Amino acid sequence: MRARAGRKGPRPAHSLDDIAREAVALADAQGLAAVSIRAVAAELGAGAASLYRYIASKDDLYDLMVDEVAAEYDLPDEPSGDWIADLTLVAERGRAAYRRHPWAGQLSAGASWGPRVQDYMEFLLAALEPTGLDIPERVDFIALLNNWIANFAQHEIQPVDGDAAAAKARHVESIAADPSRPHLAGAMASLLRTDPADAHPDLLFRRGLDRLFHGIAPR
Amino acid sequence: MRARAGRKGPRPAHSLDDIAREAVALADAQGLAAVSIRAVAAELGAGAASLYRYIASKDDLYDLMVDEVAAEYDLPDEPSGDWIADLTLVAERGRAAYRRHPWAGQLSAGASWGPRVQDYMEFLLAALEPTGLDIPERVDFIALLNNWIANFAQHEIQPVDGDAAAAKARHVESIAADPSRPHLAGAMASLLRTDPADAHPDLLFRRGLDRLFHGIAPR
DNA sequence: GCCTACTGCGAACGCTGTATGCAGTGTGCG
DNA sequence: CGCACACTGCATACAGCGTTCGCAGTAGGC
Repeated sequence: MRARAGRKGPRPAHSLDDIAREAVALADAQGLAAVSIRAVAAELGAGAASLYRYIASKDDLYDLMVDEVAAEYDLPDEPSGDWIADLTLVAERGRAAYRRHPWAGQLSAGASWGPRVQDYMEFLLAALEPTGLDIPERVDFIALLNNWIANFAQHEIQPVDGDAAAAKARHVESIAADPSRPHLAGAMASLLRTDPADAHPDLLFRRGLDRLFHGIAPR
Repeated sequence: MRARAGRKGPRPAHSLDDIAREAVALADAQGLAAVSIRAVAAELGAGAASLYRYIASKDDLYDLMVDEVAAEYDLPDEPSGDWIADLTLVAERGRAAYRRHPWAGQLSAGASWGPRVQDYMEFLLAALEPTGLDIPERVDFIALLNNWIANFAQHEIQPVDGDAAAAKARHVESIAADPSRPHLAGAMASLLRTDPADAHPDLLFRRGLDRLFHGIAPR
């Protein structure tokens, strides 16, 4: 969406896509905190200040990263008309994308929409037409779905070992051992027990999606 | 949860609650970005490094802030048994809290649970018992509900005027004027049209909650 | 062939979170 | 009673951050 400037002077040495790709690669490899202007510039073989010829701010860079990830959805031009199938497709693509880019959940909330995110929104708004939801409800539900998927993928992987993870584990164990909040203690204990990722995440994912579509009320 | 140290030496000049309160006030008044160690310390009339006698890191401070906000829920000791009523109560308290503290949504995702957050979890886990959901589903749904409420409250207030807001508005208008994505253009146009906050947010809130409980499938 | 819009970027500014070391304090113990 | 020492507050420093400024160099349009 940038205004292509007049075409005098030297050709830009990089492109927005280059920058976005490099930033995404950096975040994938070393976490979102490793994405600094200087680091991205260095990865491109450029000086730090040079990046500001392409982006206006760091938030701008974040927007580019989100749009880059949105490209991975690669959705069909038109929804099929079966809204459950359409949303399931989006959800599966999203789950895969968030597994590849766990940091994306933090950015997608506040980002302004690039062209690929707009394609994503367009598809989902159209896919939700058969539900009869009005526009604000659809927008609301899309955000809800997106958050749920990001959250699911986040907990699905949770690789980051180290001292912070150990502290977290000790914290969970202390909660599980605290009898003053029995429901919470039971929940933490059961989460600790079934940790080894055997819980068939595919099944959990489908079940969660079904709850989103049909609600949590007992049927 | 801090180990109360041996009681030699001078009394600490501040308390964790003081610190949390000051940090929350700062975030409320000037946004989350204004919460820096130095700023909080200055507000307390202390030196910057002094805060590290109370907290271990900035994330630790964030945890305190989240727990401080969680205290505002002030939930009953036991859920009533009517899970819809219980969840509605939590949702309304949450909505009020997130309206007072719009920044809390960004922190609540990654924070580790202090005692007040644990009380909140305990209540909700118990409240969800009548639904028959298993433990992981309940935890999942609680996160979903929390995200939805934070998101709702965020869009409900959106006060922050200035140049960033103006740029965002221009962006939305350009999307509304782009015919290549008709559903999205229609959605943005309709959002622009009904902007003046007349849309009875209470009604929207209740309707959204109902969708969470009963799903979005046409009935 | 020059004017000029453009690019890349070294250097600097003000800010951040955090580590270190030291002076001062007051309680518990000998 | 007095001293040892665990404890507090904090000045200072460090590395890194996002961002700005100004300048050198490049190349298309007239």
